[in-house]
Amino acid sequence: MEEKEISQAVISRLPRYFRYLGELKDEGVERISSQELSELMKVTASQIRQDFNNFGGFGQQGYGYNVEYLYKEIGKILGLDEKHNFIIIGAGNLGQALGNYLNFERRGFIFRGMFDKNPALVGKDVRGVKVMPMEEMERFVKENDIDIAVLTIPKSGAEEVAERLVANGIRAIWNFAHVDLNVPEGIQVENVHLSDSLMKLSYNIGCYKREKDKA
Amino acid sequence: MEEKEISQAVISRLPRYFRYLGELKDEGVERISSQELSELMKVTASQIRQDFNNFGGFGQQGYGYNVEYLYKEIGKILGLDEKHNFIIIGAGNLGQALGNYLNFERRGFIFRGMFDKNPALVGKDVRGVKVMPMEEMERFVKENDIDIAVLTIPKSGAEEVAERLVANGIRAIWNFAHVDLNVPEGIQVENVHLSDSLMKLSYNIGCYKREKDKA
DNA sequence: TAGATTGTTAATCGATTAACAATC
DNA sequence: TAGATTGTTAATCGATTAACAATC
Repeated sequence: MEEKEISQAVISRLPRYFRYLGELKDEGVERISSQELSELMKVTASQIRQDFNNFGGFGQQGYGYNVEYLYKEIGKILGLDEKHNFIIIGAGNLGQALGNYLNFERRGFIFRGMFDKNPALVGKDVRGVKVMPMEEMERFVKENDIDIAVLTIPKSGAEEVAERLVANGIRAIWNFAHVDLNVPEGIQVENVHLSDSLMKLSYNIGCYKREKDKA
Repeated sequence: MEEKEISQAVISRLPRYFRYLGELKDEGVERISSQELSELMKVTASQIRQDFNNFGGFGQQGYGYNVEYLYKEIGKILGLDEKHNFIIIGAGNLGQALGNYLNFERRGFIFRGMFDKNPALVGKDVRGVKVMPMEEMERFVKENDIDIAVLTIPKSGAEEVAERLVANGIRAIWNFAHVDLNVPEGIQVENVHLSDSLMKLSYNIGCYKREKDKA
């Protein structure tokens, strides 16, 4: 079967579809048309149908989409039907916040370990997980089938840690360090650059102010 | 002067340019051509020149771009030359993490106040800022020239809090709640949906595994 | 002046939207 | 069957890349 590559633009929209469909499901809504969904989500019905059809036909002509079925299918596409073990590197505020976030567990992301180079933090308990020293990271990754490493460390140490993780078989890095990681092909990196996001907000504030000043 | 609207695609790239130029500046690099920058950042030189030219000519033919000048100009475009007062609503782990993040201060984002509905958290000190009860939020926003509210509360309360903030003159919301906020025109919202980001990562892991299985 | 590199126009590519035939 | 709504093709729009004239 010839499979076309799905664009990242489409992938980026899937979690949002998943969220809306989950809410509809919880409200007991059984079916929905692309038209109704488009009004709810403020995107075009055309885009919704195109997006879903990248993965095959989930709907039925004259009926629309079955909410529960579509929800489940998108979940599968996103890999939420599988378990992913993750560790957090960096037990600072942000690392702890992510470790404590229970919703990840619901989606199959299991918090397995936490590491920090600061001896004062080693031994600290975060939701049942004890912070370990950095030296134990490699062994732990190999022995515990860890897929994802969450990097909540300063940018200075990030590249080196990423290399060590990759060398020990990590599959994906969720990167909160403010640096672009260089990893080999096949290792997935998803960046969350918070200050970039804040700067965008700052731009748009200024932008609106300029608009208003003109008027 | 007829001003063309700058696309969000361009805006999204500005913080990354800003970061690279800051690093070059710190390394003492004086000038750089779009070609060199393109190799460093792994984007096309053409895109770099197009992006910068949205805001007017920052370079010089035959020379390239002056790093320090370009860095400053992009900073100005992003509004980093101005001070922005912000408050954080929700004093949980994530809120505290953001409150403690010193780098925001460097960019002109000043942490002024923190609010939580949980009485057990009220009075707690986060980097010199005492957590206040939610009832004081409106007054505080009005009296302290607050531009930005950071929402680190559960989705259930987010919409109501956003409305109260908007009613009291907030200009922008940095939204970490997993919900799409409905705000009037002119109020800027920047969403950080962490679980969306994690799902994208999850998709890409699965995607690569499928690729490999086929081969 | 010659060489380098920008600023900018034109060409291409990809993503979004519109339209409609297929079909439930 | 008639009506509704998908799946899919075609048209449009916007963003990226290539090319080159302008100019330092």
